[in-house]
Amino acid sequence: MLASQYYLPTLREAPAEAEIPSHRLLLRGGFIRPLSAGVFSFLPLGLRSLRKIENIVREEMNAAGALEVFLPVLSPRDLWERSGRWDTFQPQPLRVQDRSERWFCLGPTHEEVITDLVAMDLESYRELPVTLYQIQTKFRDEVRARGGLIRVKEFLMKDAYSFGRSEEDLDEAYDAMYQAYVRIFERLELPTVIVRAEAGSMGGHDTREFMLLSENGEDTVFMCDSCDYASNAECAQIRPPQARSGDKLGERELVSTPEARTVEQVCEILGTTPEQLAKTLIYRADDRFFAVMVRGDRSLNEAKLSGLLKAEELRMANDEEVRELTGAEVGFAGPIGLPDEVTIIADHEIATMSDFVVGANQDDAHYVAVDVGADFQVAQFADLRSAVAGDACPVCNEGRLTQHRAIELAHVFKLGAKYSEDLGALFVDSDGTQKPAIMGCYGIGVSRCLAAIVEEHHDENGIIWPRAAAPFEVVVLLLDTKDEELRGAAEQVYRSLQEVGYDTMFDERDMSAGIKFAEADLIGYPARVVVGRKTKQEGEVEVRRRSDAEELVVPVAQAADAVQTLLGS
RNA sequence: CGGGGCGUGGCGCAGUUUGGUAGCGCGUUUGACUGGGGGUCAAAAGGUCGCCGGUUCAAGUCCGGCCGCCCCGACCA
Repeated sequence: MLASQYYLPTLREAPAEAEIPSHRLLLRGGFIRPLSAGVFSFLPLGLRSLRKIENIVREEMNAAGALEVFLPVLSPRDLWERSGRWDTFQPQPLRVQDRSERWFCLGPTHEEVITDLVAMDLESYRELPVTLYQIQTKFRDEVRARGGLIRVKEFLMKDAYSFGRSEEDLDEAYDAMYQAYVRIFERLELPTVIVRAEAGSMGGHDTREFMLLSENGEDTVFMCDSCDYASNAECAQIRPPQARSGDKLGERELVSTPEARTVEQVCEILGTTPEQLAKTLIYRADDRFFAVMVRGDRSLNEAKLSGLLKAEELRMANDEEVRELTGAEVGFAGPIGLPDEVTIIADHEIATMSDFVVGANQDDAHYVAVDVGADFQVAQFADLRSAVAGDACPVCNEGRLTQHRAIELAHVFKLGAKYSEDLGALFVDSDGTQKPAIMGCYGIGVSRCLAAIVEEHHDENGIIWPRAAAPFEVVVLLLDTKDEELRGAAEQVYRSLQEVGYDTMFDERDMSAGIKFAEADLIGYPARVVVGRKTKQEGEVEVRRRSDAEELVVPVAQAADAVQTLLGS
């Protein structure tokens, strides 16, 4: 490709709105342009990289036995009513109406569509297992787009769905996808960490996320510093601590705490610390009420609570319900003297506390020197709080959890029969009975991977593309365009690289050398061949690797060999 | 949705406090020189100051409303 005929709108300075490296460099290098918040166009360079990533994903999917399909973006409302997700999917799907005012959504994911498709054709267990996938634009009406391509409203995703006869089929398909993902991220040079995760809107179990540790990620993961335990913060488990031994020390006492509704206010009045206080949160799970206790400095993990209670709908009780149940304004709830209809459950840590502070279920009052057992009973202890850095590893004995920011690149789930039951993807098994297909689903954010690669591979001068994702693998810089002898040498180098099969950019533009060097670094070609002074004098070119500046000086005729030496064949 | 910031040639910014001819750097165009790290000189083009309304002799600047963008939070495959 001749640079003079290419679309290379590089920017010397990044637009003010871009903060994180991938956003800044992709804009500056002329890979993407913004259209609206969280909506981007891909320019020729950006599209080339995107396609390379996409093709790696495609190759590995095919190698794993998955079959490519292409499903509609427009998805009729009826389908989503049948799965129950028209109103519940988060974030709410982007909705549109056709001329006769029928509702559609722009697919945020495709469980419904693929299951409906398979439901039409599936008859016998002999057709199973099968895994279908597609690479397509997805739409999500994100509450807040951010970070360039990291979180957007419209993005390229690879989504695969496996249909099997049994849990065993599912395990096999899941494992095949999991291994394919490991290979994909190896090829993209993205050192991912695989963490346990929540299923969220998708439903399912055994969910794992492939995370790239990065300051600019928006997920938080915990990793054990001793074993290989790793988990998304949303579901990091906590090892139950040793329960308190010994007897009650002090006598419970009612104290006045006017207007002290928060942990901080109570501590200030009583001159104590949040660790000596237990928060009591009133929750409503369907028609039941629970008083949920965690230590004052901890935060309750609603996902854990939800998992424990197995409720359809879980929410904090509203002000009115709290007043009715506790007899006090919000902020003074406690475990002592609650009506029987409120079940008390507590985080394990509560069992380790003694002589602590709780709300008194009276306005402007708390109890001090309270103890479990002596002053109130707990129906159930469970792991309910969110993990924090330094917590003991829930798996091994030695480790502590360390906290990291991360970018979620991929997610695998076991879905089971939910969608196949809702949408009728049934088959007749060998025993003659009809059964729902057992499903799994597996997604990779392809355009997010593009940003992640840049986050992971860049320096102060620009991007350092891994060869597999580079828009062009090599750039040839002709420094003096007026010199016919040099031009001839550069053309020879360019042709020899093309013959070997390298994607090559030939920068023969009439520009100063400085600009060409700076742009080559910014765009991040893995290898660079310079035709200039040394070529004129010695008949040699300089071949340099972007990643570590390793350089070979060779005769013009050996330029392609040198590139091969530096990049590998 | 809550909090904060921003909106002035393509990009980065000044000017708004105190209303009075719209500026700077980079980029762009033309010419010349130059040709190893965003080079030099000269000339030039390019702006309804986000939009609508109001105040005023006069609004980029003051007032009201709206729109857009970014960041933090909440939320989230």
